[in-house]
Amino acid sequence: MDIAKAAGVSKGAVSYALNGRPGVSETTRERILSIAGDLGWAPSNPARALAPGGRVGAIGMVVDRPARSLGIEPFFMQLVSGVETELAAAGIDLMLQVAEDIGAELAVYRRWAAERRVDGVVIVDLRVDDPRPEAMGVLPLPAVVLGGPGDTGGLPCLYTDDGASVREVVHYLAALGHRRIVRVAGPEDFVHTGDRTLAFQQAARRAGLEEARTVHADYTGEAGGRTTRRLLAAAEPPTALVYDNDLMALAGLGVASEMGVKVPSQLSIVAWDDSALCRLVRPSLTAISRDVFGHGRIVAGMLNRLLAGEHVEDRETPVGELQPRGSTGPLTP
Amino acid sequence: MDIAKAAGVSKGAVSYALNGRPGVSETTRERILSIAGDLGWAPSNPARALAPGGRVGAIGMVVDRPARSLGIEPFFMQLVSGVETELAAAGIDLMLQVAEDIGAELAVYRRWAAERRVDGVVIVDLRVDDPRPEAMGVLPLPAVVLGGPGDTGGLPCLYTDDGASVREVVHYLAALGHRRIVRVAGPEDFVHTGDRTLAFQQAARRAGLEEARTVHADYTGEAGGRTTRRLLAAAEPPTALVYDNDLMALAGLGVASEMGVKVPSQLSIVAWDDSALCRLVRPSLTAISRDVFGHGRIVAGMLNRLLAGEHVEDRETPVGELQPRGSTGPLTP
DNA sequence: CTCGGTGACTGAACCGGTTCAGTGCGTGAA
DNA sequence: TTCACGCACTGAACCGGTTCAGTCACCGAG
Repeated sequence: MDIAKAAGVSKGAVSYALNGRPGVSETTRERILSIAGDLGWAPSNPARALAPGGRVGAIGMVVDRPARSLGIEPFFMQLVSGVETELAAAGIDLMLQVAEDIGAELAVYRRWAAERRVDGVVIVDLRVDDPRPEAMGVLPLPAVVLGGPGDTGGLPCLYTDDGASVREVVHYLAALGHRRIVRVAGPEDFVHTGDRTLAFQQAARRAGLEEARTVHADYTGEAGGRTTRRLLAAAEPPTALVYDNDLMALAGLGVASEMGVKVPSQLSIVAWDDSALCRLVRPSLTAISRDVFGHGRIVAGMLNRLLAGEHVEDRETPVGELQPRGSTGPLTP
Repeated sequence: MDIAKAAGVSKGAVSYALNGRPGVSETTRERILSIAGDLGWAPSNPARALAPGGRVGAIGMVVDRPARSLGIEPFFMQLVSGVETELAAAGIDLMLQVAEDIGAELAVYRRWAAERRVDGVVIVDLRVDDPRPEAMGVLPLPAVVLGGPGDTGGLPCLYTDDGASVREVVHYLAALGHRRIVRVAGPEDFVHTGDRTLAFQQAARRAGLEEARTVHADYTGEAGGRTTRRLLAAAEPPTALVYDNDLMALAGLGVASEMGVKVPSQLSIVAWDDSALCRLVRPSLTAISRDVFGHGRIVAGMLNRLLAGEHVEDRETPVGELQPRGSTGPLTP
């Protein structure tokens, strides 16, 4: 170790000095730190990780939504930004991987664990009967789930009460006079999709709506557009559509325009996840706004504490708030 | 090493067997591989990296565009997908980091190099007088540049002839009868912005346009919208706008609609980077289409070969092609 | 039968940190 | 004066691979 030589001490002393541990005098510590600074030296991460009890200093995220939707789906990059902001302070890096399906995702986790590539992972898009939490139990790979609660197999999770937001949307649309509302949802096997569906049906019944259905798509613009086209072509089309993400809502708006259906006078549109997209298009999209960046920070913080050996409680984030904009309004003949 | 014990050989033999190197008999190799498979064993990455000449098995990418535009900018996620697809085959991971500015980006490279976090990096968004290539020369961190050619300080690069695409756009718009075209460009200090500007002015002169200006924005939807609003409010507004990315084009389309300017009968709009967004909105956006995913694959492959010690030549990608859609057409009174 | 050569495998050094059991020294109390 | 104690620091083991110099058995040629 060249720092040790330069300072004329043993490498053990250097280790103590740099990690702020007792065992060296304050003057020696300062001398070592100053030399390290001059040399632009920093401890080798592989060596550190290799030492008994050493950590790799990186966490992983795998995304397995359809690759073509990934590019535009604002959700993930915002989440990643939030996660990184939190990790950067702790000197931890983020490994990102895209996978084709949940099987490939599990293979990535297994490889990461076997090769000691990461210290822990954040699991997103929790499914019904999700195989991942159980696999994590076997894998010695600490994990935090974004989603739930429930079905997390004992893993700590960060969740939102999506039902409350759904109820707010239904009340709002009902108050505007809408009686036929269809929800264009995400994949059926996502846990939060099921939560929202349940809340939607209950709120619709309570509001005495004439029609309140949920149809499933896959978050891509293509699917959102196709589904909207089918819905608007019906004999008695819905007068309001609620989408599970903003990309599908955007596609729906495009299809409405293409079919000559006026928004909002003939059709109201509500999006979930209020990214900048919603504000850029005309009419601007009414949306349920969540602090996705903040979610990333919180979930990264939870994982950090989990890695430090602390006990981590499940945590709930504030309910997403309805942002009324130009795409919703009363029906006008 | 538990595999060695299980197979009754030394750990050296295990190393030879697993890396396909000579020094073990074929029968022993198969026995070791089968035991490793049964145990779900894989070599520890930190240990491997620590060995003399060892590689970390990860490459890094830092993105320092404004954080708020990152979420929706489809370009990066597509690029990342492409990079990963190429790397996955080689068992290499990707570290992603967002930075506030180019200084923070350099700090990340320095840390990665000092701590041996990655084997190499991909540099994106090359600037005029970019400090990064020079810094890389000092840093012992192999790098490949996406952009250029020129100003890459000797680093291998993957570049596109943006000028050709610009000329195609100008000819196309001129043929439609447009005489006043304004280009809403990205930041002035990006190398490719300058390349496009130069080609734009030349093509405009050759086409004998009445007005052909370039104004600069920062790729965000907000800036794109604001700039468009200002341009359309002029006494003699342009009849065609060419945007340097699709997000600003989308914002421009929104502003036009808000101001009652009809697209394409009163205003034509062309976007750069043809993501799904361009096909989702109405009218759909005419765009210059590039295979960003493919760019990612190629640049990752170049970095891979560079890390293997091979000499890597600069490489040019196919020119982006104009995809005419509903947002462009002749002026109709 | 002997000798040289080759293939299969072992043992140990090495990478660059962390950590723990000592070691030596100075100090204050008995 | 002596002894126990605490502090600053050293030396060596350790993490889990890779790699190189040997060792050994076996085989074919002379």
